[in-house]
Amino acid sequence: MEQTECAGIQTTTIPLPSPVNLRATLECGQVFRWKRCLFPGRPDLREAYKGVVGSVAIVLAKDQEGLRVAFDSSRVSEGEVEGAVAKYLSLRDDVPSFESRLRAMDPVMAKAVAFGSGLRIASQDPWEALASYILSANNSVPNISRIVDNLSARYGEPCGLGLRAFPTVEALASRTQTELRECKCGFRDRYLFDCAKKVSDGEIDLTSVGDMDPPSARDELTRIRGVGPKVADCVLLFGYHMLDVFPVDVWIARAMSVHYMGGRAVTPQEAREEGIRRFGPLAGYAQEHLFYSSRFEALPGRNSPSGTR
DNA sequence: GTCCAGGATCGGA
DNA sequence: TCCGATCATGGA
Repeated sequence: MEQTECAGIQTTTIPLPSPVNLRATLECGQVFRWKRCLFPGRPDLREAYKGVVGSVAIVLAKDQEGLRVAFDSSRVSEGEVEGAVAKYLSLRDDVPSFESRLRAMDPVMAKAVAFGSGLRIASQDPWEALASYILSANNSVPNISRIVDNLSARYGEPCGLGLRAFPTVEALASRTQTELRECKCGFRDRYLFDCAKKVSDGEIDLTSVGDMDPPSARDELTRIRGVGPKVADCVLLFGYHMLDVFPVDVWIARAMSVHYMGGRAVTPQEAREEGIRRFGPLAGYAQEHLFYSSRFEALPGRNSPSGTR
């Protein structure tokens, strides 16, 4: 496990208004930048994570007082870090209410929520979410993380703690498709490249997408090559915090079929409509609990290779 | 060697 | 409109 040097590192504590499950939140596959590590100066904190929030590298862990955050005080103020972390982890979401409402819906959801209680839908930077989920097509979570690391290492700005931020739109748009391929993007290199150019040119305005209703925002995002229904929904959920969308990947399609649709073969579109019909404004949280508990074996019905744990 | 992964695109029926 | 092949890459 990686050590984080202590020189210049400051820590602060954020009181938690509601439960936060760091493992579920950071390892469920919605974000790709976090690695287990030791918390600087606190060997008693066994479950710490090092990663990047926007343009700030931090180490996160929980203790009795709340969420401890280590950061490089020469780069960012305590207040800025606290604000960034609170937004990133969506600390204003009324998760206890969400979870009690989901648990009351059906036994499958009750079990899923019990397994991943405290999971937060993160609020990533929309551009980082868009780029990351373009890379997610027909890919695995560990491999997506590897590609994101490669891109950040090569084209991102240093952001403290020895890490680099995810590359800006301009940083990628000014490269070549071949250079992106060298980061192991695979066949997605041209999608990522096209996307960076469209955003850089102003052909797609990521700020205005956030002001649209979800169906319009979805249509807008799918104008980008490499962005289909599933990727668009993930960007809306994890980048824009639109909690009423229901992204359907192979895991969710399987889970919806097995648990809610009689085990018959269902199209992603059917699974999506059923998820939205059942879970409505909580569709996003319901989906992420289903995904997390399906992948990590709290729910039966998985018939594919095991996850990373 | 084969199959799968937080899918999307394309050409042909 | 629908369906199958195809797209890099790495792990099981």
